[in-house]
Amino acid sequence: MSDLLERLRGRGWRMTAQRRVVAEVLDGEHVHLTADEVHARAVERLPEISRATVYNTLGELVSLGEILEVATDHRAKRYDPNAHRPHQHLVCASCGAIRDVHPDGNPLTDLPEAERFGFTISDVEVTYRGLCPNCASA
Amino acid sequence: MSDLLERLRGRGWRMTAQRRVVAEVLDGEHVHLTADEVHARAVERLPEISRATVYNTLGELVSLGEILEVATDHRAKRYDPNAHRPHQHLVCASCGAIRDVHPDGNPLTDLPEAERFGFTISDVEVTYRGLCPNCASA
DNA sequence: ATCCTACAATGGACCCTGTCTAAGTCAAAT
DNA sequence: ATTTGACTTAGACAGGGTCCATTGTAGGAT
Repeated sequence: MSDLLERLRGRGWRMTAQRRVVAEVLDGEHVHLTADEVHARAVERLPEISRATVYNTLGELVSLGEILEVATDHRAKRYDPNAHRPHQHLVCASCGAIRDVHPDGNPLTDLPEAERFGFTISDVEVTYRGLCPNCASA
Repeated sequence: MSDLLERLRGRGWRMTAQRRVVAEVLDGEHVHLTADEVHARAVERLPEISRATVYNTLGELVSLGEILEVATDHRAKRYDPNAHRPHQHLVCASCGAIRDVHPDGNPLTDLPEAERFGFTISDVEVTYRGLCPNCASA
């Protein structure tokens, strides 16, 4: 079942009903929920859980490296539990659908030394935009 | 001086004091201001200019394709007058400094057909993150 | 089994970014 | 000089997110 919960327990993360629910909501593949969506789903299982707790918990999971924060649009951040395998995102410009994708090669190596300006680069984020099959045919 | 103003005039864009000031503030290389930063600089030259006008004007310039909207952090959008030459961004994770960069190759071609899920891809945005020389040595 | 205490949860105020609206102003065509 | 539709304004509003003082509780110590 929940790999995420296992890992968190193993790391000595203090477990509470709220944290468990948040972790459970996030568990799975191709999950890209906003904080408020996570909250809405968490409330179904634990009606008293507060928005602040969801935000706090998400922030911690991000710090722990267990989930990723992705900014695919200019609106709410989304949280991606697929932090294990590096990947990028493909976003429909019309309906906002999001897919995890795996481009060939490593985009990091595409940036020549002369274009690094002395920066120590540690990460690269790639977002492909276009129309999903549904929206393209509409 | 202002290429941007020239082009806008040539396109029959109705010129007002406010629009001129916004265009002037944005003119230049490696400019990546937020809307409120644009407003702050515009106010120095034209004290009565309103926030709404700055937002409206920026939105129009984006629609006209004269400036780009970039989301390098999870906070305010930034506006990049360098809409002529395709480029990507390099961002310091510590101080937020931004540089325009030009990676080798075309990231669009790095996404294999099997990873496109029927999407019609029209654009790709790449953000490199790391530490700038200043922040790395601190 | 109970007690303690550091850590977690709560909810409501607050902030930042951005949008909208109704009313007033102005560029530029006539 | 007049006209008029486009532009500007101030301020209200909304969404997303953070902060904080208070209350609650997990889990180690006894």
